[in-house]
Amino acid sequence: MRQQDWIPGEARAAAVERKLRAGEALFRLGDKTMGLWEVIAGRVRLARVARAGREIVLHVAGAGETLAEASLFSPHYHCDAIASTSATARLYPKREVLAVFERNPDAARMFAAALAHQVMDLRTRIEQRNIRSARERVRHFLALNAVAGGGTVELRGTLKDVAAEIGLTHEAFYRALAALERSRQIRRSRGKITLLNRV
Amino acid sequence: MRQQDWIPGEARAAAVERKLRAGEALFRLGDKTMGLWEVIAGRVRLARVARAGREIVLHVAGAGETLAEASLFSPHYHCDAIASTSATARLYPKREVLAVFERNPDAARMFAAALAHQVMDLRTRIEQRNIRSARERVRHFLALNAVAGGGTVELRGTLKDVAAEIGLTHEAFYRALAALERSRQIRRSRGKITLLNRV
DNA sequence: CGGCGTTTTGAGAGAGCTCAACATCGGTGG
DNA sequence: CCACCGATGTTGAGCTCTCTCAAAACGCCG
Repeated sequence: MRQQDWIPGEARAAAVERKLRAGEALFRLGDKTMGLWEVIAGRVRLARVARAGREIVLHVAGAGETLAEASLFSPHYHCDAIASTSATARLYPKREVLAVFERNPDAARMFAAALAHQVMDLRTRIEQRNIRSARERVRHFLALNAVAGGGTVELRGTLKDVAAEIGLTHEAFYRALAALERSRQIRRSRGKITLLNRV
Repeated sequence: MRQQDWIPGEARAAAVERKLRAGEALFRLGDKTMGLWEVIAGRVRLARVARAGREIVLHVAGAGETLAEASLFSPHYHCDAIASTSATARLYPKREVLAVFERNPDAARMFAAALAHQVMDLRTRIEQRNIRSARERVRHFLALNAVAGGGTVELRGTLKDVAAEIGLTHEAFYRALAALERSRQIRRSRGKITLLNRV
């Protein structure tokens, strides 16, 4: 989801950027919540430290993703946010965001709508992960993303990126694509994949 | 998440129950949105029908889960909802829910907070699915759920249920538990699992 | 042309899935 | 109280499929 869609302009105006080196913390569990973060570049992981020092990763956010939406409604952060690479993040101050929601119900509604949409999207991705077979998973992904394009999927990023997105090694992904193409279930052409009407 | 937590009382008063036989549709893609559904019993799947008649499952909701939160903000449903078993669902009419949000910002905020929380939760589950090793995945699950109980996890439902929840066959789950117990990383006692301080 | 990242294909191993058998437990009815 | 039954829990063996490690072709850019 593009965050720009729902972060209200007033809050965006108040945003502050911060640069991080790999390993540096954006915030830590228990810190007072400053607001909502958007990752501009690099990767930031959300994690908790379990007993015995083990780290439990909750999520890894890449460029364009937001972090800690729930922190808007909580006084303290519930986990650590640590840069996995050198990274840039943008803070939308909680006070401003909430103030906008208060005086502008439409903004609040758009926020809720965006979250609801994200819930849908995440559930779909979980469903996808339940599919073990690489070929089936790829088909699921393609069918899902072809809805708009009349059977054609425009790939965002490289095939490697897509492979990571759907939770396959790039080798497995290439092989699945090759197999689907051999059996004439798809056709490929630089950056695009077309689903053929069969099976 | 317990839906009762955030569905406003006024909206709950207006709720309507509906019973479904397996295979019957709760709603279909393109139908005018009536509101938000909660599954009371049985299982309901959200799916789209792709070209060539294949069904793409987006999500399977069990008892206690809500369906179609996003429909509150959309005039039409974006997928089909079909009972996988005989099922009961409860409708919270869109008009009432939105009206409550309109005149009660607190309710709206609780709704947004609940959604934000759900987003967190789902992301965590996706992260979990990225862990291939059964043993590691089980450890991740346990560490995650033990946070509250000081190292002890109270299992909701049967071990089979838990296995399904974390995306393992029950056999693999049993074996992983047995292995963790053998290596003294956990201790088990009817319905509870205790994480031991090691590794 | 040289270097780097993506794309592609090959071979092997490991791990989870599947199928199967059996144990255990709780409930039901004789 | 005991036999029966179904569902959960448990363990075994084999197989399939993906992951991992490797190597090479390809494309792009300086």
